[in-house]
This record gives sequence, C-alpha cells and structure tokens, in this order.
Amino acid sequence: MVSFEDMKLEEGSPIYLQIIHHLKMGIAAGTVQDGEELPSRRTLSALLGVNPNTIQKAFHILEEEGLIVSHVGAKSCVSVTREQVQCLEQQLPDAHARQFIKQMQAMGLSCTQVVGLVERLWEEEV
Amino acid sequence: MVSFEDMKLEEGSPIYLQIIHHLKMGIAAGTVQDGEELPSRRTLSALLGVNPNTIQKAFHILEEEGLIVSHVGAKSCVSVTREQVQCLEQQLPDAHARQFIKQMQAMGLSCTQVVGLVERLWEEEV
DNA sequence: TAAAGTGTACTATTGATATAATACAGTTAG
DNA sequence: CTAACTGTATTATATCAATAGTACACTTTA
Repeated sequence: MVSFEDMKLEEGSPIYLQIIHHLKMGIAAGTVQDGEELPSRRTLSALLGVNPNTIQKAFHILEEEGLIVSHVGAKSCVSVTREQVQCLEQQLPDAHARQFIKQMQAMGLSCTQVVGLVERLWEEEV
Repeated sequence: MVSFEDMKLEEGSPIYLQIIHHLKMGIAAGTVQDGEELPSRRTLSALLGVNPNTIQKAFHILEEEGLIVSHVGAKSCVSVTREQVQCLEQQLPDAHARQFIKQMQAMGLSCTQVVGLVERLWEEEV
C-alpha cells in the first residue's frame, strides 16, 4: 500500500499537484513499486483532510499519464513500466536541480557557495 | 531604473508573486539598490504582457512589506534598509536550498549525489 | 446474500488569479 | 500652462482550485 502518511500539504501549489508529485517522487525514490495498491479516494481525503474531489482529480490525471490504473469497485494500483521508472529517476531530480541553480544564480551566488550551502543544510533536514 | 527585461514569466506560480520574487532576488543579488526607480505600472505591464492590475497588486504588496515607496503622480522607488538587505541576502538562498534539499531527500538521493548533480548542471545554466 | 467499500459522475458554491475598461488626483515635462 | 504620465480606485467578467453534497454501478467481504 502506497503511503501518504509522511506527506505534508504546503501552500503555494495546488493540492492535486502535490499529490501527483508525491507519488512520482516515491516512484523515483524506489519506495513505491509497480503493482502496489493505493489508498481509496475517500480514505486518502480523510487522511490529508482535503475534499474527495481533489484526490479524484489527482488520481484521474495520474491515470491519464499512465502511472496508475483504476477499476470501478476495486482499489487503484500503481502501474509503471521500467522505462517510466527510469524516466522519473533521471528527469525529476534533474528538473528540480536546474530550477534551483537558476534561482541561486539569479541571487548572485557562486557554484562553490551553493555547494557549501547545500552541505551545511543537508544534515538539518531530516 | 530597476530592470525587468530578463524576467521570464513561468507557469505554476501567480504572476504577481513572480514579480515580487524577482525584485527580492535582485535586492539579494545586489543588482537592485536602495533609492532606485521602478518602471511605472503601465510600462511594466506592457513589457511583461500582463494586466496593469496584476502589477499594481505586486507593487501594493511590496509597499506593504516596506521594500518600495509610492507617491501619486511620481514613480515608485526601492526603499530598503541595511537590515532588510541582509535579511534577503541570507534568508532567500537559505529557504530555497532547504526546499531543494527536502525534495532531493524525498527522491532518495545522497548529499554527495546532489552536490555532483549541482556541479554538473551549473555550467549548463547561463 | 447483504452491507460496506470502491471508482465515477454531477451540480453548486466560494475564493484566488487575471483580465478589461474606466475614472480621478497629483506630478512631470514640453 | 498644458499635455502626458504617474499612482490609485472601482466594477465587471472569466477561469481555476477546492469544497460540499449527492448519486450510481461495481467489487469485496463478513
């Protein structure tokens, strides 16, 4: 069963996108595997304290993207090919890093400064 | 005159927040200094291709935060104390780095891997 | 078999974002 | 001085995100 226990909702980004992102990061990290069951829409909405329709929107998009499969009456499951997993493993960190670097450069920091900052803050974040 | 020429609008975040963020990063980078004139609301709206009200919303918030001052009939100006500049110089990169680290950790990457990724991608980004 | 749980669909409403079209008072520049 | 430009305010509209409530068909399970 895919876990959403550790997921914390944050402001600044739509909830349904955060849910999609959470699952993709789990797949990229290897903690979510092909065939794994997902919590039901109603269960997850209660866990996160959001509307069932918001969960449905996220799951609907995930199904359109071919990352999960759903059947009426039964729970949804993760369904990813090896290619999809590899794609997420490579592209997700890459895209985040590029955006991060762009911001650091806009604030005038050097590569050395950024590396130092990351190393200094790394241990603080659990 | 504060420049917004290099600012590219991106999806995923409200335009008025991007404008606020752009000015703060300029202050943190030292490319925007105290007393500097800002483009007028109408000029900037034409430059970015957005509605004047959107610029007004951004500038209104910036004035509430005490980073710019406005007077009817005259152009608005940046107005920051040494303390405000130091605050932005330290807190902005820090906050971005923490968020970045959290995402990298969620995808199962090690500190060494992330540092390597940043160093590898740094030169690609202009 | 019957009840509970599941995915799915629909309507309605609220708030935030963004656009559009004005309008007015004060400043600047010709 | 006058015209152009400035900040500011107002009303209206459209879209998206999120909530709320309801309904129905299907699967699981007790």
